[in-house]
Amino acid sequence: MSTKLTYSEFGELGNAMTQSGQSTTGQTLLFLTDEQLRKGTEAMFFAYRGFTADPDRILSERGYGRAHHRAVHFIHRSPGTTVNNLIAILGVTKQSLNRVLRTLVEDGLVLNTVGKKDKRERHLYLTETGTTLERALSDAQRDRMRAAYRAAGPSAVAGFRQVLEAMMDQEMRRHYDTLKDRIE
Amino acid sequence: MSTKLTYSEFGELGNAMTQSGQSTTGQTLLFLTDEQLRKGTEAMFFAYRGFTADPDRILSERGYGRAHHRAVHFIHRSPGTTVNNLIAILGVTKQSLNRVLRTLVEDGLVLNTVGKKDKRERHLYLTETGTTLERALSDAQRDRMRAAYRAAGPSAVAGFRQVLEAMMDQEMRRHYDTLKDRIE
DNA sequence: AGAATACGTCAGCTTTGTTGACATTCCAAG
DNA sequence: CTTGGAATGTCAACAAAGCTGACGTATTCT
Repeated sequence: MSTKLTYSEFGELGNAMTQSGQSTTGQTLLFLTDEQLRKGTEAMFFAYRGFTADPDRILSERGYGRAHHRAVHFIHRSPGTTVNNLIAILGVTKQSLNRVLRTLVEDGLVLNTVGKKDKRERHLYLTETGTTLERALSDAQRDRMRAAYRAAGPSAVAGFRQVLEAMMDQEMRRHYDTLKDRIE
Repeated sequence: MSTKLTYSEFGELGNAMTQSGQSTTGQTLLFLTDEQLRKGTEAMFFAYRGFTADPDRILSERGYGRAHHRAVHFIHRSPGTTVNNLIAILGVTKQSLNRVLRTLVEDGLVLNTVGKKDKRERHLYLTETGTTLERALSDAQRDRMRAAYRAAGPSAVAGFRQVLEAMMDQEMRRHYDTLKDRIE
């Protein structure tokens, strides 16, 4: 009840006020109606669908799912990463990841080497075939991202990234920031 | 092979070039490295997780899932929408939607009325309880979105929306644009 | 009258997540 | 050297949420 500020109550005023910032104080003021925020959540919803649509097509052709994509992506990003690392990044249980990882190893897309320093750990690498799939997937996904970036322009891209980064959990932000969560 | 432009090949130059646009032609030129685009896809991945985290907590407390959230959201957005409409927006099969909708009706969150003009259609409305849940969910989600918006600033928000909108499928863009896909 | 549409439902299958239990291997501390 | 705990893997059972296919009913359109 306290946050009942529908766009009808604000009328047309709301949209105009979104763009207005008070730069004198250094602290930017934003007046956000529920309607504007709803539009933002729906933008996320619909855009994420588009974002995954192209890779999903490729994956289903080869009998894989989105979980395989994520695993392949992050192994490609930081080769030699451990299973536990991957679990933390992906936010799934080891059982869930293991099922995906097992099929990828069986199919010869991922390599599984015992750690030299700590032999309990398994270090994960993409094979040739794995790299090929990763490239196909990321090419498809990047094409759309590139098109969106081009359509929106450079300053829009910067804003896009800023908002997304502010929307992450702090914990995930750490994974996002580190290029490599490497090994010894 | 043709798109093998890793960030190492571009070196430090890449990041600087992202921000540079040629505004003289009207057509903005963007030089995007694979690394920059990868950062964008990961931003989407991590941010979407944050985006759904808060509602997910509330939902699981009450024995619902993300699918229920989506249904409740879009019924709230356009009260009286039909089942077929919802199917088109959500991009799921009627069987899948039906399972969710059935529990919502049974639990008294959603109302199901026969269409006046076309009696084959069922129009969907939220009840009091349904509206209460919707508010709890969207409040949680909006809090994060609001915080992200405030942190990023007004121009970032505009860019955020622009990129997301460019990333949608055209078909979904239509649903996104129409405030109300109403009835007679 | 017959075709098409909107909806609901039954049955079965898949992916991807979850718990819980248990074994193995190994590191490190006592 | 023994032992506790960490890292990994695996088995089993289960749930959410998607899918296809088939069928039935009511209604509307042609």
